[in-house]
Amino acid sequence: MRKKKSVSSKDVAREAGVSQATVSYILNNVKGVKIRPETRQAVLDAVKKLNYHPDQIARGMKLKRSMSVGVVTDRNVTNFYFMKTLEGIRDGLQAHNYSVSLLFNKYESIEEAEFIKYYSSNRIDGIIFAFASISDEDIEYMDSMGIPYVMVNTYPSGRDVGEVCTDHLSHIQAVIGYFKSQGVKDIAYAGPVPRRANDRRLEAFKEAMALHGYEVKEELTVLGGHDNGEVCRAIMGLLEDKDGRPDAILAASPRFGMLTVKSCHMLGIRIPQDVRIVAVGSSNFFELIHPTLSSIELPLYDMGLKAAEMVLKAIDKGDMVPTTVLPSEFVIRESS
Amino acid sequence: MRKKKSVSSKDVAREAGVSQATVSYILNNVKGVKIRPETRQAVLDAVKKLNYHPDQIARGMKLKRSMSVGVVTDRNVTNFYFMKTLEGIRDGLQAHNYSVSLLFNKYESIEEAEFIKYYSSNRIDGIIFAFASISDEDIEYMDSMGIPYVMVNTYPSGRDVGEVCTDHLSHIQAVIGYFKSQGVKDIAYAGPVPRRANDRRLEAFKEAMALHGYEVKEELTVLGGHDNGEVCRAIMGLLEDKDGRPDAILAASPRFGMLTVKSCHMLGIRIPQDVRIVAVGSSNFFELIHPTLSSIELPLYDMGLKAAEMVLKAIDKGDMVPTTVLPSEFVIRESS
DNA sequence: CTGAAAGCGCTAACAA
DNA sequence: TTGTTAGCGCTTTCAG
Repeated sequence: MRKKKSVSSKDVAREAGVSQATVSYILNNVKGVKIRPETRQAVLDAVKKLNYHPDQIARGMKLKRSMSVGVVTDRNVTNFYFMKTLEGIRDGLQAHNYSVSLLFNKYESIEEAEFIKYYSSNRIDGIIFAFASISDEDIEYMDSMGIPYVMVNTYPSGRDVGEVCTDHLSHIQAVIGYFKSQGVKDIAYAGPVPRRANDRRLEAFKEAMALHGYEVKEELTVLGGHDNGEVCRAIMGLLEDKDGRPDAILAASPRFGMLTVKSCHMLGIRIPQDVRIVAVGSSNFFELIHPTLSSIELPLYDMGLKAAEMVLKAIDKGDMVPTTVLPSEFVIRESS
Repeated sequence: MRKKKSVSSKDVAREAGVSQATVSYILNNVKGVKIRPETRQAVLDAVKKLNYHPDQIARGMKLKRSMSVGVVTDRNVTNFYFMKTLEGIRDGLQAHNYSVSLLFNKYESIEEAEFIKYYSSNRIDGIIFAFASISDEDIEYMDSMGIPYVMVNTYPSGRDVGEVCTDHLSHIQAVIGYFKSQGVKDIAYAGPVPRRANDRRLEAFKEAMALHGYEVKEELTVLGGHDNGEVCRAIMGLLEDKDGRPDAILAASPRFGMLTVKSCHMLGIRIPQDVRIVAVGSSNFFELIHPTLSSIELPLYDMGLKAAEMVLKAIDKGDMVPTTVLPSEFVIRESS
């Protein structure tokens, strides 16, 4: 079972009555080399007849290219974000005959990082970081090694690196504006405790509130952690306050969106009649609950596609591609 | 930027004052070759000093191995199932220095399939099909080519191929038994229209019902399609029938579980007081709704891990590994 | 326009 | 115990 027939370009050459070089020229469409039509046809026929597939390893050996890029992500990444982005990445790379090698972002020192080792040993030609936390030191290290890479993030890192992200935070203004147009009086915020300096969700909320003349009340701001139960209790705390109950809530992530809805269900509060809810982010579960959850949807697939394009350019040309911002979209469903 | 320092084993050999072969022997721990400790140390030092990483492409060229396996899935696969399985696959492969190359299952003729081309061109050494629909002809083709592969599926395909799946359907008995112990009178079934002959969910339900002395009523069986709205209407049809309303529902997939809960919410039916719900399958969203949804959880990570192990064995030894069935688990949450 | 030949970095006989 | 050497299959000067 372990043997391969292994038709090589030499076989094709012999079959077509030409030299190996000619086969290579034809198959790679090398420009600057003119091939007589009948020769080309003969070679193409031989290829088909022998079912020849160029050995990519041998090819890579010669070209110093593995024709694959590493996609690295944190282990605990939100599945949906990553998968959707990965689809885009995959399609973008596949169009250029590049493949995706999946790596996780876990290491002690950067030198020991899997993606570095993969790069050093020529298993990948470049790297796409998809929602992975990478330190400044790591970036410096990669820059010093001349490793082509691109980052995909929701929030711009603010660093001078090739990066694709989205403008979802700017849509918070539209959400607040929409709330206003619906006659909403008090708007609450529920989201995770900021863990990175560049997480500007709460600030964006505050700015949008100010813009539309709303007052941001401390007691209407929930910052929750990893425990779902705790988050629900905190949100229910908001809602049970008979006097100051908000009539709209901005949930800063899909998980917080779901938990906000859940909290309402637990208290028998009607959505959107009693309280309107909008979540920041995408999920395929927003349509599977009652009521369906309005949200700011991220262009995840396109972000992946763009990242693929950028990393290929970085690999080919060696130049860092400037940061790209792709547009998100405020999708109004039943909950708002 | 495009240049590499490219320390080769030759450099290491020179630095250590030995031959290339010796370096190779030491780094690959070739057995049957004894190396003097001081020589080994000298080489190891040189490796560290020069920061040498063996070129995996050159290595692959020699060994006829790419050290990576293709993971192929249908495009529209459930994200959660796939991602969780992929994690297991990745960890299993990574432990043997194999990497994951992500491929999609889309093609006209099998000869044109991406995974076949990848295999033929030596980009992957084997294939794991994760929840991908593969026809019998495709299997035959792969067998005839001697391609090492393994399939990961929820349902056993019943074909004589290396396969890892789970016994989740057998837990339906436990679910029905649990319903019975809670004094449930009428149990309904809600699930997708069977699209494959080997989808035995409904049969398993019927058998479990019979086993516990329940009658399977035609009017308490909902088979729905792709449209969420339609599915909800069908389920609500069940629930609105005042006389024959079921007091428990088995939802045959995560999506149907969510939609069943949603339907109850839309009608103001209490869970689990009025109707108990259990879903077949895993999802990280079951904890994010009210009430949390009971389910039969699949060992997705372990399935991936096992598949990795099996495909590596198939690659190494060339023999097909027998089908493995991993245990699922009935997890009782608030909805039942 | 096409062919001969060198060589990418590695492994594995075979020699020493 | 270690070194010499011959390729793996491909691309690519350089000749013809």
